Amino acid sequence: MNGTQDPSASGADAPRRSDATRGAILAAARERFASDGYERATIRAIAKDAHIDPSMVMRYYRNKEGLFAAAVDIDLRLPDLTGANRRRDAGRILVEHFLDVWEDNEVLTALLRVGVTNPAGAERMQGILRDQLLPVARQACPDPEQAPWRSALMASQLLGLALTRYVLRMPPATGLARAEVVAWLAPTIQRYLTAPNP
Amino acid sequence: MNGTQDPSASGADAPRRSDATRGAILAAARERFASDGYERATIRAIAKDAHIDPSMVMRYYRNKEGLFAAAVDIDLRLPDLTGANRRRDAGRILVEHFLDVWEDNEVLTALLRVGVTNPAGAERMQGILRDQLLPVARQACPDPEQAPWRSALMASQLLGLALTRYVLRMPPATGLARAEVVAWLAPTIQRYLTAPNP
DNA sequence: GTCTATAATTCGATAGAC
DNA sequence: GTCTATCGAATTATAGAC
Repeated sequence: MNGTQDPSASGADAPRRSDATRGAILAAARERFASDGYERATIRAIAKDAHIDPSMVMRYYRNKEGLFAAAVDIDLRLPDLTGANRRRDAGRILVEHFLDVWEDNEVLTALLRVGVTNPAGAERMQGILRDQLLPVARQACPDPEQAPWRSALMASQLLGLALTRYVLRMPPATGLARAEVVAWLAPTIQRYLTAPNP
Repeated sequence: MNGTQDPSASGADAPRRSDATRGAILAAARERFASDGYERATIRAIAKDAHIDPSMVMRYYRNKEGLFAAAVDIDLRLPDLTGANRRRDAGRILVEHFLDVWEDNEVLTALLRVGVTNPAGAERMQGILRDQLLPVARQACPDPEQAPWRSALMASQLLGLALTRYVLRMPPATGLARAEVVAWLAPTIQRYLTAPNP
């Protein structure tokens, strides 16, 4: 899993020639998938953005599905929440981290846009949350056995924020200052993560 | 704005002949838009589901966009929250109402799926929330001037729940019992609606 | 009102020259 | 490695017979 940079590190294989082209394709693909969704993001348009021939995309990524899979391979790098101090501030830390990640990472917008329409995209989004948010919940919540549904509650609020603020771009949601969002959502996340069963 | 029933009431015009066909088309369109999204829901498939000819769809609704607009015209019928008792329970009432509406109404799933990809769909979803959730917030929140961003916070949690539970169908989110969802989310909504500025 | 036929695009994917 | 040309399929939308 790689971030948005450094195409030479995509996967465990040895670095290939002309990774510059591959990187340009992936960057263009992320933008198109993020803004248009899976169906409307055409290989032709992506290739045009990357200033290369459409057939190159097929050559490198086999088909559209392969291109998408490569474009949304991402590591959220969720912060470590072990330690009493950080566990107390887990809500604030998580909300701030999610705002950071979403604000300058179109990969997540693409993933959400596609996950809503495409079953494979939904599966991949679930996988990322399962592999990355679930362990965090296991770390910080009172009973590790409750981690699955506690992380589901957190996901509902965090993805809902992303949906209204970054995807639908609803005016009142985009108008909220970053600090206000943190102030209102941090207690919610903290409660979903650590509060006793109501 | 009509609900999912009674095609003869679609719009302010006089009832037309063969509203049965129109109703069948709208029902099929809602299902297809909900399950496939805007792009993949083809007029051909919708017509086939409704057991009519594809050209009839064009005749009745002009084009695909017109069909979608007619299919997602909906009234959420949010409950009245005036009165001290109901204002205290506003969070629980709203969460329960949203669960009711989402669980047997594929229109909202369709609207969310399309709103994420299609700008016109996003606009329509914003319109519904603005016209229906905002007044509720104005009724029940301490300062009516704060209603816009308070309703945005509520929308982020409620739409996030819908996203994870009904659209992405993430296992831990779908596994939560209705009562558990209400127990966890009601305090969140209540706080977003009535808590003083943090 | 209903259906057939088809126009006009557009897409993903392939084959092959250079 | 790169590009041209194109196939085959699918789509929205229209025109017109019955």
